[in-house]
Amino acid sequence: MQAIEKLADFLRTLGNPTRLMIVKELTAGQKCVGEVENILKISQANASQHLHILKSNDIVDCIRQGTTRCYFLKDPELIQNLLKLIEQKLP
Amino acid sequence: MQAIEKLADFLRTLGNPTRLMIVKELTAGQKCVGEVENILKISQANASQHLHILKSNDIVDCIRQGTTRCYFLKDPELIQNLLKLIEQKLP
DNA sequence: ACATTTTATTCGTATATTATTATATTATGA
DNA sequence: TCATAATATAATAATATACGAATAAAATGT
Repeated sequence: MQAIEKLADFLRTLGNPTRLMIVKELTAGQKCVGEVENILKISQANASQHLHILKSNDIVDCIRQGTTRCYFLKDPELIQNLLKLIEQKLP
Repeated sequence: MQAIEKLADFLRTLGNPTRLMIVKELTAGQKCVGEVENILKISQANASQHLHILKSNDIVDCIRQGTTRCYFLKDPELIQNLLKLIEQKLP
């Protein structure tokens, strides 16, 4: 795939309020699906769906821990620098 | 509007291949609609529409120059730093 | 093996996004 | 004023996305 497409995919994936909130939560450390569900007050299916999209786009990964699945940022520094950069400017 | 929504809007606006290419072109300097149209080989209407979306989201602005309209990045540094940051990481 | 807990998937529906086509607007020059 | 060039807008159709409801799958403990 073209580099520009990959870049656009990355940005579009983050360009959703729910996914952005998930990612922000994950900057504080890994969370399982149920935690994301409770913190953001979204349905279990929706949490799982968004996490799947984030995983498909290589933004998060997960490990099984017993019956739960812990999701975490694949590149926390990238995400944090990105958010810092934009948040400084936007408001 | 919530900060998170603004942030998501910003990212979603950039998260489209055509708009991303437009923005990349604009990092090299301002361009009028016809130039964008020719460089990216997209229709005039499409170029104008994408530029409108970029303008609505405060990513570009424009000035009239006779019968043409020159579009330019409102914050070139932000865009350049953003692209640099991501492109370094994204393989 | 069964029940429970946690997560994933499927499906339907509503909404959003995108590109195309056609038309309108705006400024300029003859 | 009229014609032209450049850009904007509107309407449409195709596709994508988001969410909820229901169901399935996977692992654990009894």
